[in-house]
Amino acid sequence: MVTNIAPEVTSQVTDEALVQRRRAQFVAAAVELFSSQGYYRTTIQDIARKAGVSSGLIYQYVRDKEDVLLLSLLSVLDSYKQEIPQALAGLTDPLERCCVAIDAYCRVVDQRREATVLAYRSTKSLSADRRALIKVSELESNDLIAACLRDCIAKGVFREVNVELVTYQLVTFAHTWALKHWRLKELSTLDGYIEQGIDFFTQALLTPKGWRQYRKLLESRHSKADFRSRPENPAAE
Amino acid sequence: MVTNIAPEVTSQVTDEALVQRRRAQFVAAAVELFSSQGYYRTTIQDIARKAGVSSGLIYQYVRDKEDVLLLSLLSVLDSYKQEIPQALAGLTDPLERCCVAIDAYCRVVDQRREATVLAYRSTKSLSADRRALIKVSELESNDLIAACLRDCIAKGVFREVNVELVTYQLVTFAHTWALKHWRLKELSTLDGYIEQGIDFFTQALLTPKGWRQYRKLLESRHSKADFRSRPENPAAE
DNA sequence: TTTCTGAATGAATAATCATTCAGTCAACGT
DNA sequence: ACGTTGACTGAATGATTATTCATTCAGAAA
Repeated sequence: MVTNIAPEVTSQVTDEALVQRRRAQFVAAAVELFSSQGYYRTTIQDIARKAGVSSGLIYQYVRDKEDVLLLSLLSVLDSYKQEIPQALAGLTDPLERCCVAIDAYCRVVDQRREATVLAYRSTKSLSADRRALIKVSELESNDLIAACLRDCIAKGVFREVNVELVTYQLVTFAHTWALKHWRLKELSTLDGYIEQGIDFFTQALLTPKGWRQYRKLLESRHSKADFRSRPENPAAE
Repeated sequence: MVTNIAPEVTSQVTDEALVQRRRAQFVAAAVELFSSQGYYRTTIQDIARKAGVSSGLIYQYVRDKEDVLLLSLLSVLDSYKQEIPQALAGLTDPLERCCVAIDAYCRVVDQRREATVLAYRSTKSLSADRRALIKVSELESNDLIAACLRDCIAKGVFREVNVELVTYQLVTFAHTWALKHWRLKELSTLDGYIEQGIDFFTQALLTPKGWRQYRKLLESRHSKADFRSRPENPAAE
């Protein structure tokens, strides 16, 4: 039996819907425990206790402990792939899309700060084949950002740069908010962090033509560089 | 007994020089093993075997396994604090110093790629008090970069930005070469990565006055953005 | 009701390892 | 020579924990 979520992880249990529900339940408990105590310090018994089931039950839904880690990490990456397209929905201006994507990425990272750190901590604890699945998923979510960049370049808003390399800088910028939160939280708020980041990246990338659009974009927004509230939402005005 | 390297780590052995030598020996073995297998999968017996000593001996030089990890991580951070000032020695132009510092940072990271990843993987496996020592050391090495930035701003070469925040972007840029090497190595060489990074950061930071200096700096260099060979080294011409 | 299926339990198993410690050895001072 | 000191060894100890499996149990089917 195989779920559509993670085809590589097999389960003893036949009821597809139940598998989904149980795994989500285990992963929720596991992400919390792995994030706070780390993978190796967390026992299957811990996860079972937090999920309110017996330790043996988990082995009906995964092959081994590493499978639980794999599912946990995939769930974190999935939340990126969920939230960013959602934030972009309906937006067409390439520059705006790019700024909103960065903004959204930083905000998911902020919401799942511990889980983001977990991904950096624990991906290497996976076997090579399982790690490969993570890499694929990571590249997919990077493509959400890369597409925005390519669009801006095609429209002459950003200068010609190595898209993939700049994508990594953007992605890392978002991740850093989680990875170095112990220090960054003393230097800035999340909003301030995003604002200075977008300021920095636009400075580095905008063409003269892009600058004109950027200024227009800022005017159509409420405050300086706040990309949270959407223009079609006049309540926030 | 206390060494000057890590005052918090105590040793049974009295001979100060011996303590230094043995610890260096253990740390060399440990960094290699931790990097390739991870902290928890590496046993004290593994480290002892690789270092060519008995497992019991290690406990004459550290309190527990976590101490070995602490010393290992501190040694990685120390290599940053060694190499960057060394690369900057003799240089006075603020802009040049800034570029050279970034260049040097990326190159240490490249040399100690696995160890850099180890720092991200394993810092959280330390107890809070030991982790605090790492944080202090990290801030110290960040200051090497921050000082260069402040200098450039004071001289009007860079615009006024939040120095600490930009420092983190620079530092993270260097670390990313190690963290995402599995992908980046397919996108660029180290030299290319550094070049595009410096290009990117200067675009974001330079003032008009700074631009004039930057162009002059590039001309005095051999190829475009190669900050490796020093001008006082005519052999490379 | 009785039977059957498969989900769920949790005690038992089998390893794995950090840490200790009784004992060896070599160097040195007397 | 001989006793002392301190580095060093490595087998033994004691915990911890992933994984298994004999059982229980609830509900569907007959």
